[in-house]
Amino acid sequence: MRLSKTSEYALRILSFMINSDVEIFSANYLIKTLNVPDKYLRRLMTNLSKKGFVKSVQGRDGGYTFAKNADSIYLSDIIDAVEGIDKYRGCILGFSSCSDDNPCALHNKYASIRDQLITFLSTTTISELKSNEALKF
Amino acid sequence: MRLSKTSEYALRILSFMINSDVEIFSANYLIKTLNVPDKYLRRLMTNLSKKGFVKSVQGRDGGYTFAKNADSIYLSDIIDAVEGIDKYRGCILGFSSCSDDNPCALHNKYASIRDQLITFLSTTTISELKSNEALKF
DNA sequence: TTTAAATGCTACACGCAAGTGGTATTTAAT
DNA sequence: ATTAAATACCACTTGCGTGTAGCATTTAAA
Repeated sequence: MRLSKTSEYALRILSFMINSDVEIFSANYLIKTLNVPDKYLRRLMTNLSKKGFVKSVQGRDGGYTFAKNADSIYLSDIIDAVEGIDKYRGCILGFSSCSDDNPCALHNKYASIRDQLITFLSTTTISELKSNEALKF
Repeated sequence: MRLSKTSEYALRILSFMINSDVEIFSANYLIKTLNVPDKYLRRLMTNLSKKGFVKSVQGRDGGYTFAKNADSIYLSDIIDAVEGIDKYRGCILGFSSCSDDNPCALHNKYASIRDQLITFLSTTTISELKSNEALKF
């Protein structure tokens, strides 16, 4: 799997936010803490806010908070919003006709692993990322 | 998951070759059969030949054959030769310090799936790709 | 109302994977 | 020797994910 850098950033940020009891997170704070490039993070958060995952507060003392309950946000939702998740569903050899009924030579072993990943991503919520461990970069 | 296009091509080609009893495969034949761009396939096969996986025969009636027994070529060998495989080993959130001892919030569930993939790729050989199914593109 | 601290937007730059074009080289058949 | 069928090489182009720069806008506090 190898998520895109952007998905990686997004999940890193949201996982950090859910593990911190700060009420609002400024871009600068996230940038410094999580090692994400300045303008890139801002653009990403603006996108996530347009998609309804976070809420952005403009102006002085502004920043980002969750827009909805983190236990209703699945990892796959974020990945799909940020880079699209369908590409993770395809045949490892790129055969468009490959399926359970018409498997390529790698399908049987590969599909099971791939499906575990998809299932993991689409059943795990952001709030399940609460952890005792302090993640520092 | 989500190999590079180049790895995908490489595995597609080798898996086709092992499933066919042709003695030598011309670039043109592979290109037409497997839907890989002309010059791109040639360059790829030249690389695989320099790495010792296939043998290229120049001149009239030339083409490509396996340079060594396909049961000594692991999928991970090809992927590593073509795009490098280390990137598939990293933390899903990009934390370089993430490990079993110092896990990120996703590590425990993710690492197991990722390791299954790595294990699959590094224990499966090209000759195991022999299949009854005719793979056509 | 001015200032400072924040996000939003648009356009551009960079790097690398993917793909293309043209020519050179090799080799078997005639 | 000549020709035709094949691979090899080199440089260029394209597309896209990633990253950067500058200015505009919003808003709370003084």
